[in-house]
Amino acid sequence: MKNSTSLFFDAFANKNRFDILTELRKKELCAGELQKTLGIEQTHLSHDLSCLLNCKIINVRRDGRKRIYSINHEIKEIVSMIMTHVKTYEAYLKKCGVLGEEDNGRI
Amino acid sequence: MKNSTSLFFDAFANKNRFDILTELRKKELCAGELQKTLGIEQTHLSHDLSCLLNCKIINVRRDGRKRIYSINHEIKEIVSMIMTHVKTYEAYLKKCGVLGEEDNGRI
DNA sequence: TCGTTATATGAAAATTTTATCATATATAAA
DNA sequence: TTTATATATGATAAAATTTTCATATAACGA
Repeated sequence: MKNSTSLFFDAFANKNRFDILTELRKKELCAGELQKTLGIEQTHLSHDLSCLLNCKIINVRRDGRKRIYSINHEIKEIVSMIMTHVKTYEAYLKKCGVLGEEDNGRI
Repeated sequence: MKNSTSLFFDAFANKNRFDILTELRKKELCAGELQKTLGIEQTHLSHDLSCLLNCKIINVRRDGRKRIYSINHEIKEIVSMIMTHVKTYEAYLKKCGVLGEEDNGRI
């Protein structure tokens, strides 16, 4: 069993989930709006939203038949801090060769 | 291609790599000492160390035929902050059901 | 130089995660 | 009370990651 800190990072380590958070950092949105903005398939988005929700990284409230998602305030601060930090290491991260597809530098 | 922030989280989202960081947060260690402490197979550990090294999450220096690894200072602070935060959400993270194996609560 | 210790590398097997598909539920409007 | 819209769920297919295996390199001491 993974430890809870690894699980926490897992939630962010996924491009779609991180993209969701990037949008929700700007403003709260319903699933349909997120789908349009991010171009993710509906059921896939729904799975990722429920993951973020389970982990209390985002919150949800009802509005008619829509569900409005918003980011957890504390998380928002942590993510901001990390995003600033990552800028320094961006080039290294993209060339790691262990994580994800390696960036070969081509355009 | 993943964005660099996802890659950064990937580096931490792995149990072995996170365990390595947990040890290095206490004190610098060579590969052999890490292997003994964590019980990870040698080549596997070596792969994970090179990942963390590529991402500049840890540093290395030579001492004879040993290589001494230490954690990057800024990273150490970020990790501390997150570990504190995660404690609050621990129970939710372990029951997420999307991340890793689900914790069914049994003993 | 030769053997031994310490660590790294590359490829493949094993396992996990992510993405998709079919279908379900819940709410509102007609 | 039927239909349409919005979103969720569970199972499997597809893809990516982690682990292992075989082997390589590098430094030290005899």
